[in-house]
Amino acid sequence: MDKPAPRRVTIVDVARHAQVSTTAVSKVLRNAYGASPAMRTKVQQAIADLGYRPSAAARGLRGQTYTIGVMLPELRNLFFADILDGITAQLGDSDYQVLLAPGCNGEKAEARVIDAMIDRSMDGLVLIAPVSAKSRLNEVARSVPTVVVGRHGSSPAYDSVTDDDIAGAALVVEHLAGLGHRRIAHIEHHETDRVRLAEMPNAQRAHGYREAMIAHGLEDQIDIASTSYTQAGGYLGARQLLDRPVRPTAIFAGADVVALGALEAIAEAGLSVPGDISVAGYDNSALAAFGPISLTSVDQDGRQMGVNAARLLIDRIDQRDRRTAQIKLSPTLVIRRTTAAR
Amino acid sequence: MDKPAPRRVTIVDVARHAQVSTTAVSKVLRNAYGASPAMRTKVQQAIADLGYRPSAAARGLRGQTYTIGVMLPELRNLFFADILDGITAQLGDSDYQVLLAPGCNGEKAEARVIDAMIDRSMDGLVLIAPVSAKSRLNEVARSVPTVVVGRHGSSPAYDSVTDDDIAGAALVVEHLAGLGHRRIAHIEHHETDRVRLAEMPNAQRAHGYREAMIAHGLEDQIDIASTSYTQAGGYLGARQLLDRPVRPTAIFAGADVVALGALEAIAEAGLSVPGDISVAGYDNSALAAFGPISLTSVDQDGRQMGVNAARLLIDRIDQRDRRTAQIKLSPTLVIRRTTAAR
DNA sequence: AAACATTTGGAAAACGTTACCCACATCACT
DNA sequence: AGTGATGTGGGTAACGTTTTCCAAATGTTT
Repeated sequence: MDKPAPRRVTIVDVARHAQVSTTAVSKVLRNAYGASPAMRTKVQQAIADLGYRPSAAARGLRGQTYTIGVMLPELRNLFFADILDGITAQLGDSDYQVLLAPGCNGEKAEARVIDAMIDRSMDGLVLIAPVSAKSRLNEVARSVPTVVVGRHGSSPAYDSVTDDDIAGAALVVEHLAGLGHRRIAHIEHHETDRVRLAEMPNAQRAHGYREAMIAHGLEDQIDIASTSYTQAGGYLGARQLLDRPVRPTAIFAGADVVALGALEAIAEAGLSVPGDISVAGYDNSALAAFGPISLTSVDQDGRQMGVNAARLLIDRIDQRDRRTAQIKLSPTLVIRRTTAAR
Repeated sequence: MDKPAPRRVTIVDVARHAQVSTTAVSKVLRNAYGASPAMRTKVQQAIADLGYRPSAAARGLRGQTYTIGVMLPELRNLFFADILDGITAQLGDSDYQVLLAPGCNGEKAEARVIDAMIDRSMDGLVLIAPVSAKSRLNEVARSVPTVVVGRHGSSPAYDSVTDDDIAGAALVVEHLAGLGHRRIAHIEHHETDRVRLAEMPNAQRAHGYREAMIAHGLEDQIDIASTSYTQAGGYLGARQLLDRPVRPTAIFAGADVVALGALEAIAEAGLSVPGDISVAGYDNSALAAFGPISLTSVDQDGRQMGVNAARLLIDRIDQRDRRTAQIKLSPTLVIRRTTAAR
């Protein structure tokens, strides 16, 4: 009863059953040129009869593995999950299977995972918010079709999909300024690395904040607390800002979790939101939408980003030497109950 | 400058560089018997010199791929993320790489993903809360080492790791009864399938609820709203319960999201928690721990479940025909602010 | 010194596909 | 009929490993 699993059926079995050559079967499998309709149906019948499934390992040795690897820094981040949804939706009915590595935080884990994916002959890679050195990314992209999501800057080797973080920051400042706020502060994720300073979304948001403040004639009101994109970072940043001689009337947190920490600090200081201070976040995560919190936040269409990434990747797999493209999507502002006129 | 990526270095290159046979290199790679220490160091040096990395595709054709596949129904579920953490922590410093398929909800998607993993010659599979027919699971487990997580019942083919949902439900009932509650209602996930009724955690929780009520002499107070494990399901279930001639004084929701929906309905009805009604959830998700919510909930140590699953899997890969094991972990109750004496 | 066991290293055959050719048949046009 | 283009099918050599032998060298026991 507990039979030891029969040998897997191979292309040879199919060929024999259909009375054709293995070459013919392979052609049918790949929709390749050189197989008559009659032959196609015959082979397909045999495949169905035998329940044949191609071995990805064997395929990988010569051709494609029909596998797309996705690397993302953190599984718990819902925004990343949205991107993933977009990718899988776009690839859903293709022959490609998406596989992802569990959260790989930090350059080292990232390198390890990317190597693992290359070792497994994946046909293409989607790197979400990678922190690796740019040279490394270029190198990777040279050895396998790659799309980078959520990191600004262009490359000759990989395509990229980003959200316009500068525009997103501007949306927030504009909204708050429109409500009459002048002392609009920002909590950013501290960044030292030169390249990242230019390419990482957090840096872009801070940059966009500064530009927008200047554009609204609020240059002298620019006030940034430099902590990290975590709840603790938000708490700390807000504490710093609340201790200023003149308190800000609005805080633009670089991420929703940061805003959450800020809300905590504000409540602790006995102040009310949005009565005393308005707070806006970034990412429009489920957290922001959650009723009792109801945080004004910038929405990046993660799903759309994923869809675009998948499209670019498939394109590149088909045509490895086309020019690289950079897709930049526009964010929108979702206004909720944590921001109000002052 | 945009050089076209040099050919990958293979085992043959390493062998030549180290002046040994490819067999020797292979032996060193796998720590196999038949290689002297001197030869080991020589080969390892060559591997390092050339930056050689084995091709998983080629390996898969003969031996192992050193890849573990994880299937889980939903990426956004934080409990699943905990399990995954446990798996990767346990496998972190082994040679195995964990890859997972993005959320595969439903029997069809599940089948597709499992097939894809088998096609890719993965060395082992961890199936988290699978809904497939048991016969199918057995069949899968016969063709590749498999551990099933979060589904009760034993199999001759696969190992399983579960949390004791009956005990979890009992914890809740005991806690509430201890607070003086008698009218303790339950919101369950409606289940019709026979096998699932016995094996799925949701069914076990409802079962445990019933048993515990009886054990506390509250048999005549048993009251179950049968909806689904979603926020909407919780809302609906609570509405049903609140409409009863005699309202329950406590609601045990089968999952945290369900509790959230229930809280919504209760607030809408103008009742207070825990003043008028106590509410308890299940899973102790981040949502439950979140300050403003502070939901009493049953904690399953997902991480520990993952660790155990990974251990069992590696064991089975090493020794395919050992007896199957079932590991059952004990949940604990985390008491927060949504439950109080009546 | 003979007989046997163990260690060390390698040659060569898988593994299941795809890619690159070549052969033949058919067809259309001179 | 001859020439070339096109369609159809297959033979076979890769691809990069692991596995299964086997042989030689070395060590150990009689």
